[in-house]
Amino acid sequence: MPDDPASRDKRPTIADVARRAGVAPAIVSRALSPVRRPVSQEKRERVLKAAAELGYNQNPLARGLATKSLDLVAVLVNHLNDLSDLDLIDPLLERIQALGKQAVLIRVGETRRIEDFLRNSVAYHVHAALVFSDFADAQTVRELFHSDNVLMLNGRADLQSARIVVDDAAGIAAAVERAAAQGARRAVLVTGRDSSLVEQARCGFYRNHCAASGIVIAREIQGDYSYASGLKAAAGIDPKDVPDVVFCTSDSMAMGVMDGMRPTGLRPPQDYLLYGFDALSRSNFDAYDISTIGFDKGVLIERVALFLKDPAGFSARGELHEIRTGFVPRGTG
Amino acid sequence: MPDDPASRDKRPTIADVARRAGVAPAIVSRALSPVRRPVSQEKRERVLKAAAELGYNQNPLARGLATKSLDLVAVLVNHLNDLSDLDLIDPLLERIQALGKQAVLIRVGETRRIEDFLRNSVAYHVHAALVFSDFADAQTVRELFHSDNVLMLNGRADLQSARIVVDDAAGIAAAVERAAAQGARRAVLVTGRDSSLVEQARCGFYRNHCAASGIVIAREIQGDYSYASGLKAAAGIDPKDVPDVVFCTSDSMAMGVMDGMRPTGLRPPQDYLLYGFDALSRSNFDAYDISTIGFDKGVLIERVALFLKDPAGFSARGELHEIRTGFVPRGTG
DNA sequence: CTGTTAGCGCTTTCAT
DNA sequence: ATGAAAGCGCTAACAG
Repeated sequence: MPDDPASRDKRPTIADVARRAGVAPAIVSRALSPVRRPVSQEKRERVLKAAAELGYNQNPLARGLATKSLDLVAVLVNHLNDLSDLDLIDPLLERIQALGKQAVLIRVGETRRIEDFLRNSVAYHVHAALVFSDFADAQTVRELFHSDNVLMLNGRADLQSARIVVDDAAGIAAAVERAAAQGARRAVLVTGRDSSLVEQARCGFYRNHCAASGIVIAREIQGDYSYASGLKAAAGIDPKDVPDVVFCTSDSMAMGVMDGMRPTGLRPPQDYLLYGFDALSRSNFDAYDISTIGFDKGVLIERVALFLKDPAGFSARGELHEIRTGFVPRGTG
Repeated sequence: MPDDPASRDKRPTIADVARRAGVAPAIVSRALSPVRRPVSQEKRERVLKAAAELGYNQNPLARGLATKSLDLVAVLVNHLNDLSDLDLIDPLLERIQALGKQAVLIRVGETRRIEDFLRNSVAYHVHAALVFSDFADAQTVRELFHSDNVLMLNGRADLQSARIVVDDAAGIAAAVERAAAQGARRAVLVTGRDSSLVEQARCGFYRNHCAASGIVIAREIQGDYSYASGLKAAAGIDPKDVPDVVFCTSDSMAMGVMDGMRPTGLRPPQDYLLYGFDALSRSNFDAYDISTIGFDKGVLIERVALFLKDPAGFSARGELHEIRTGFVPRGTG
């Protein structure tokens, strides 16, 4: 008593649809293709109807095997433990999904064996890779993904790689000027891990602009971007010798500094100016009302979307894809 | 002048390795298989050597097509905008990767068309799906992923689905008792979105245990788990008529309540008891020192790992996989 | 425009 | 233990 062959226990394939619509499998493939391929209007309709009736869905693995690509976007981050990570990653995921793609989130962490990990993984065949983590340079990443569809957002792009460059200098210049205009002369700079190129560049900008504005950086305290490290930094500041201004390279650290200074009775902006970095937009941060440096995350995400829609054209058009940071004045300076 | 056929521009395939090792492709497949398959020691070595020399890597798509599975784990969340999300997702990602798998993070958000989105995606073929989002019940998710390897962590499991149940009751009972023991009689309950089954259950526990302990819930204020909504809740509390205790169903809201009450000069635990929920472990939160309810995230993650290693055996062994919350006493009550 | 024919790279019978 | 061969489901190339 043979069952309908197509309904055994497996999902319908393109062959089932073809049979039902009375056309060749290739016609089905064309009719269902997202890009316009030559199919007569009549057959297209028959195919669509049959597919709907059968509840047909494409098998992305088979398609991927045939076309050597997958609707998967690899997102490489160091980790996910900061408010600023959320601030960016959550809307980014949403945008990627809106493009009909899915994100494989790869947490590079401290591991140096990430390359071995990636080598046998599907990530190897992704449509594109977005590299936020500074774990590798452009060349390595291209080899790793065997693809040129790599967007470098970590400051380690080379000449042939697509990249979005965030110009931290503009925002830092504005913040330093602002502090100088309010009479600041002595500063403390609270930094993150200095293994990051981006961070090194930021610190350089602070040093240069401070020097140019007549502000002495009396002390640099190294943190790790976290609230806790901001707290610790505050503990390292002598209440009897408070600097005019504290620059932090993350908003979380600025929050920590602010809370850490509170017991001394010192408050920004009266007793010292306080500037964060990241321009966190989430409600978790709004309450702190700390002046900050940053760029519009939405702009960055739209650029990324542009890249995902046409990776090859992204760089080809010769645009620079630079995003400028700005100073975001809030309550602390 | 023919090029070495295997080095054109494509990566070596199993056929290349077979040729070089002087064996059949099937032997290569077996020799490289993670599970032990019959291959003579001698050929196995030849294959391994050839593979290494060629820098051979498996094509996961081809393997997936043949075996109908993929080393990909779908992680379904509502969104990623809370500290408590980070607290769980970051170490979870790390653990999944340690298992040699990769995580496709699917942000369900508010969208109701997520099912259409998933239907043609690779997520359809994942090794397993971890469902944190309460967007769908077990049956729907099984159909969506065409797989029984679904782990429900959203309280919507049915009899045949694998699940990890977090017993919120124990922790809530302990917290309420603690408040009662300190003489609390009137409470305010600050809740999250009540569309979630988990949240509804939590609120029920608070009500029951309060009733049992002689605590009247004078008021319930609905928030959305965020810091901001905690702030707003605090604004809704009359400083002249402060409750003995404020229970919040998230730590972020408790932070908000605490900060929101600060201007009135009222401080926990002297002026009111304050209890959060989630037992955030990150440094962002430690500074707040708010008593809270929660469980050890590490325990949950190890359970998930257990599931990923053997999805079928997970439920089969008849274990309950319940994780108990506890009360975490800190500074506010 | 349409259908047939080859693969994509791997795993898996099934003889040997 | 081994190898030949048949797929997995789809797309691309090529004739018609």
